[in-house]
Amino acid sequence: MSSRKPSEPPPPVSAPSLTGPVEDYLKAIYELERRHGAAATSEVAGALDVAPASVTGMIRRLAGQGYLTHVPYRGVQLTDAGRRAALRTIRRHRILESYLTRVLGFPWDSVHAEAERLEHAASDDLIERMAAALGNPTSDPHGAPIPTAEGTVDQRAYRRLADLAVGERATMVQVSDKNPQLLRYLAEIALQPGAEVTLLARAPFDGLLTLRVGETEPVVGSTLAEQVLVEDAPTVPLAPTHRKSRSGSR
Amino acid sequence: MSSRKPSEPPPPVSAPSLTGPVEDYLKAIYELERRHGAAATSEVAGALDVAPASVTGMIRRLAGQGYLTHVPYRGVQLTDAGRRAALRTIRRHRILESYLTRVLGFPWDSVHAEAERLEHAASDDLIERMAAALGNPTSDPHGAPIPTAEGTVDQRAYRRLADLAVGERATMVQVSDKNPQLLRYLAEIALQPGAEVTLLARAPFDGLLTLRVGETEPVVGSTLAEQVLVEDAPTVPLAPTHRKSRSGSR
DNA sequence: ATGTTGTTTTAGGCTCGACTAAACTCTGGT
DNA sequence: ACCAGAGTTTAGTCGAGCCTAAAACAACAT
Repeated sequence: MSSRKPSEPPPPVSAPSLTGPVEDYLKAIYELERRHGAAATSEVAGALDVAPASVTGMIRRLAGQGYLTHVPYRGVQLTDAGRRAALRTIRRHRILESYLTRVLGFPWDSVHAEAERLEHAASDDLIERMAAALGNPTSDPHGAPIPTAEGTVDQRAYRRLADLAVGERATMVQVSDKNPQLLRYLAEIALQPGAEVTLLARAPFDGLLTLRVGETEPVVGSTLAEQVLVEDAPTVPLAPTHRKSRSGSR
Repeated sequence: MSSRKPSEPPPPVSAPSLTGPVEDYLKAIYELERRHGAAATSEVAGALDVAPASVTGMIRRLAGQGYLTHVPYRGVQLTDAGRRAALRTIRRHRILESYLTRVLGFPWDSVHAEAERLEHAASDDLIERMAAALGNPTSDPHGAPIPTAEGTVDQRAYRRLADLAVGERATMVQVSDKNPQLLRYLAEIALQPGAEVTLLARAPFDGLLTLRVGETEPVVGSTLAEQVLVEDAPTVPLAPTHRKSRSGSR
């Protein structure tokens, strides 16, 4: 299908569809860049489960195609084109995750892997139809913001559950979609986006936290508490929330 | 994600997931085999829009992996394993087409291309959830039978619209999903699976056929009429219709 | 029986995306 | 100010899938 005769070299600029691996690189670099300013070769390698040398090679190609700039030994940064491509893939991924959970009933811990494959195969048309069927959601089942088709994202930074003060109450907003075990456990203790959570106590050692989530009082470890992001609970407890619809539904 | 360290050679037998191209080859060979007994190299090449030499190479690999048998210069035949794999891919394709049209509102002429890409990326779980959401359909939007998950298919052979006798009435059952223009035109004249069609007249030259479909009487060419498959209309007719000429069948 | 024609296979190459091993560069600690 | 270790890049390979050009073969007509 996508066979190009070798007579025509790399399509000059009008390369609308990237390969799966390229989309994965751009996505990973985007996320790393957001965290610590720039993405190191080994970080990308770690994120994609690939040898560092492979990353160097791919980076050279992507730099040549104008998706990023690379200062040898110094790391990599996306260009506008690169960022746009990354956000497009992230949008696809998150809309797919939303659709799979909300329409097709997938458990929230298994959609990441599925979306990871589909995001490279789905057409824009399909993605937008899914988004429309969902009422154009602004966040995915794990609370991650969905970039718009125009490439803008909600960039708010949230506090970690681990950083709450004892006695403080907050609303769970987000957690990484990458760890199925963690997600299954969170579902078990009902700690999902939109849930109210109060930090009841902090054990003196090992960072164990006692929470209150609904009726239960689960005890969780620090790795979990560092992964879960929260925002201040609405000051007026049960008043109509004028927050953007955080999809706590299901 | 699916990176295998080279230390482990080709996974011996437990290769559950084939590559996209391999699935395409098996699917194409299956369809060709169904038509004329065996698939010739050049036929496969034509179906996949690939050079014949490429087919020879791929065929050698697939024969080595036990998906087909190849008698040089004589063509190729699927083994049971090959047929199973082909039917699995065809099932995915047709369920995807069904879901895309019936749930997401895609026009029936555009689902083929979309399904062609998604069929290689969707998990069995996703496919079966879609099938369930559709009530486990037995045919796709173009009337093609959907293989079961166990690998059985409805193998009925139908007559072509082109072969109806003048005056004969039939039910449209199936048309290839591969030609968007044809499909758009068929939708325009309401000639879709389930539609009742009567052959009113056959022009002496060029094979032009005058049909009755619902209220309209479209005139269609022979290429169209050869692509559309029909079955005998239910014997209980509606009302006394003006069926004058009882022309001899052929 | 032989030659012509069309199909198929072989031979040799190419790109993409990955690998290992070895060389290089940066940086932090003494 | 230097040097060891961590991180990065280069060099050389590999497999999957594709290509073109040329050789091999089948089959049919003469």
